[in-house]
Order: sequence, then C-alpha cells, then structure tokens
Amino acid sequence: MRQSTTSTSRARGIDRVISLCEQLHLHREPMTPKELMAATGAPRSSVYELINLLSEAGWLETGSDGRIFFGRAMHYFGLDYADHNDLLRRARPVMRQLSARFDETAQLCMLDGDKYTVMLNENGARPFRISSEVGVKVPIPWTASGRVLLGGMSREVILGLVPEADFVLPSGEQIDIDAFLAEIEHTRQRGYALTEGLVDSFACCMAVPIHEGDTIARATLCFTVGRNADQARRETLVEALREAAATLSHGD
Amino acid sequence: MRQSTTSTSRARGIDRVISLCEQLHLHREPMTPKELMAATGAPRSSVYELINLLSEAGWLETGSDGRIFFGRAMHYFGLDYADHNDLLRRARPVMRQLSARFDETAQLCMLDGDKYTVMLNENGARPFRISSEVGVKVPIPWTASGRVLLGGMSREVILGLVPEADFVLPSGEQIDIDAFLAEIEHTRQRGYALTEGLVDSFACCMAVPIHEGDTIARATLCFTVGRNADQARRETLVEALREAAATLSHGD
DNA sequence: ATCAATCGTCCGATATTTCGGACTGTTGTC
DNA sequence: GACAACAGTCCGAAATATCGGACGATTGAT
Repeated sequence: MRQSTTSTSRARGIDRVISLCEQLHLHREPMTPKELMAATGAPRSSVYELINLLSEAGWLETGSDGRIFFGRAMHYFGLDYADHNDLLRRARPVMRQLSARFDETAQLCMLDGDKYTVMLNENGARPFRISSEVGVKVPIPWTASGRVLLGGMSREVILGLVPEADFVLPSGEQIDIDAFLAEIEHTRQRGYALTEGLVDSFACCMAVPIHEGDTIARATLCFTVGRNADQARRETLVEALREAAATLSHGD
Repeated sequence: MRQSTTSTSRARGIDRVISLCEQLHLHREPMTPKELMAATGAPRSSVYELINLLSEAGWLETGSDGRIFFGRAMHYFGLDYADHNDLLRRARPVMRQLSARFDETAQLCMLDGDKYTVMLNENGARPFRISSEVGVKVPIPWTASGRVLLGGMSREVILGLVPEADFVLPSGEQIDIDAFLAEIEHTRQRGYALTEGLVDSFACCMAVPIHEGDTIARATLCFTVGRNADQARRETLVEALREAAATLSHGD
C-alpha cells in the first residue's frame, strides 16, 4: 500500500478515494463521515461527495447507524482477485484440508512490500485458537514466515529490507540482530521456521516456503504454545506442511 | 452498479476508476491497457496513469503477460465487506453445511437494485453441478429467489420494479405476465419457490426467504433437473432450507 | 541493419474538479 | 419554545488534473 504521507499532489481525487478505502480497511469498522474527514485529512464537502459517488457505484454502503463501510462491489472485486490468483485458488482447499487434519489454524502468507500479509486463514474447529484476519500485516522479523524468507540473505540485504522499527517486538523487546541472524541460519538448515511466543506470548507458528514464480509465499500452521509440543508430533506437522507447500509450488 | 452511460461530467477521474474496475469485473479476466481503453472509453494516457496510480496502491496488479487485474487491496476490502455484513458472515457456515448435507449447490442471494445477485455459493462435491460465480446478477423473474420476493406484491408494483426486458428469458421466450402472477401467488401459498429449466434448461432451484431487517435475501438449493425429483425428497430439501433460513433470519 | 508498429512515459495549456463557506433541515438542551 | 450544535447539500472562484501529442524504448518483420 501507499505511504500515508504521500506528498505528491498528482490526481488528488483518486488519492482521496484510495486513502478513504485504506482508512476504512485500517479501522476494520464502519466509520462516520466525521471520522473519515479526520482520518483522511480531506475537507468536509469532499468527503461527502466521495461518499456519494462511491455509494452510487456500490463501493461503499451506509449502515443503519449512518456509518460508512465497504459495499457489495468490493465483495465482487475481492472475489475476482481471489479467483484469478492462481496460488490463492489452488491453496484454499489445500490449506483447508491441512487445517482440518490437525484441527489447527493454517495460513498462507505473502510478502507485500516489507510486511508479511495473511492471505488465507483457515481455522481449526478448536474452541480456543490462534487466528488472524486476512489482510493483517506483520513485520517480517516477527513471523515464522519471515524467518524462512530471510534465510540465505546477507546481513546487509536483510537490514536494507527490514525497517528498523520492525526489529522491536510488540512487547517492546528489541530483537538482537546477531542472535536473529544466527536463528535464521538455523532455520534455513532445518528447512522450516518455528516461532513461539513472539508476536503474542501464546502463539506458536511453523512455516515452510512455497516456490511459485516470483511470488514470495509461505504456508504456516499456528497453534497455542504447549500444543503439539513433542518432537514426533512436530515432525508430522512439518511433514504435512512441506507436502502442502510442495503441492502448491509451481513445477517450473 | 452505476449505468455505464453516465452522462454527468462530475468527478470524471473517479468515474474513470469506477468504470475501469467495473469493466475488469465484467470481463472476469485480466485485460490489457488497450482493452481497458476500449472498454472504458478513456484516453490512452489517462488509462496508463490510472493503472499506475491504482497499482501503486495495490488495487491493481499486472500479470506476467502484461494484463491488468485486481490486486491484493481488493481482496482485503472484499473480505472486510464480507466480515462486516452480519448476514453473510453468519450464512457462510450454514450454507456450507446445507450444501454438504445434500451434496448440492447452496446459495445466498440478495437483491441489488432490480437484479438478484449471488452473494454466497457453496458447491456440493458432485462432479457435475449447477453453480454460479459470486457477483453474478440475474433478472428477478428468472430466479426462484425472485418469485419469493414478488409474493404478495401487486401487479403494478411488480411491473414497476422489474424492467420490461427482464421478462424475456435467455431462450428468447417471453414470460406471460398473467401466468407469472398466478405462479407467484402459488409460490407464496406454498412458502417456497421452485424453478425448473428456466435460466438454463438443466437448472432446478428451490428458494425460501430470509427475513433480516430490510435486507432482501434468499437461501436457495440448486441442482440439475431430474435429481431430487420425488416428492418426499423435495419435502426434505425444503424443510432443511427453511431451517437454514430460520437460523439466519433475525429475531427482531 | 533498417524501418514500422506498438508500448509506455512525460509534459503543459486548458477544461475540469475541488473545497470554503453559506444554506437547510434535524436533533438535543435548557 | 428558543437556541445551539450538528449533519448533509450546494455553489462558484480558484486550484488542479486531464489528455493530445511528442518522445524514447522495444519488438518484429523484411
């Protein structure tokens, strides 16, 4: 996505549309026109005009409480995307099956800019589970997927790719770069990544790479710390993950 | 969606964005810039500028063949819509289960303007099946859902709501209004709609209403003509549909 | 190698859109 | 009931984006 501090004044109207939609997405909740004004920095009359234009096209809808959110058209467009993205389409049943087999959450993540993004999330039926919303973006070093990505990269490339701020965990803890590099190397040799209690103290994720063209994607299994703890079980999980990833990797 | 013959000259830039996305959705396939120029009627440089702006924001993506299609951002927005739409969210598991139980296609349709639109489509596992893409729009009189909708409406209201052209079936056959009204009345008394070989000679659909606020929605089961033919089986299907619809209907 | 056709980018005059603010209708307070 | 605050619409001067066309890059044919 585009920086919110877009200084360019080119195509302001369209920038407004884009930033309005991004704000809606970020809030993940319907917003009032007032909130949209504040969030986008657009003047009142412009926001209203935008809302009207986009509502007419079905891009936005106004709820019974007067709040604005995405409309049907976005549903259609989003499904068009998911249908046409080869990897996503093929991955859905695979990830669903993976999730069902172990009754844990299976995810497909893709790199989007300098953040990992959850593109598919299939939950197990377990009453308490680790789960994310599709579209959630997470700094590379926080994720198991990211550790797989960085495997084999030089220190310089890694430091260039990852924004400094992303080495600080949500807990406030600073990731030690040297220890991190060592862990990445370990991950690379092992062939899969494992994180425990990193983003959240209860989350445990395993990730393996998917190779498909230039797309940088990872398949992960997520569960709560403590589950699937013994080594044999973990081997089984990793093996299943690898198999899934192999199915999805393009043979070219 | 908005008429393609929008004569208003207000906010042309945004109109262009809207029409570009609508064209992509209509074609259901990635398009070249050239095709987009032709489809939207926008000048060459404008199309390129649009593509660049929207690509930068992740709204569009360029495939390896140079064709343009929706990008990741649309996926996020679409899922936001589906997550926030109460009915859709609750309906997904219900329709999935309905589909699984009979191994037929279950759909949730909503009225969008004067057309019925498929909002959820869960396929049975059967190798040959009746199915639609989410987002497909169908004239009211062609659908079982539409017959449920019109139940109880006066002749005048119905003729005002349904565009004249929609009384002509894909086969070219003209629907006789009087027979149609009689059938609607029959449908209303029976409590569910049944269409056989209407839109397509092999499609058979059953629909029941879902009551939830002002949203006009229907649950349907679709299968090929000839299947589920005997009366007892149909009763079972209808009963299950009614149950699903009751689950989804809001108790207010 | 040359040429033609196509693809994509860039630029600036001009036709268009934006946005401050006035206006109307609605809601809530005293 | 009077008033204030708010929500949404509308307008036109001023600020801006649009699009014709020129340009360079790339491809393909001869």
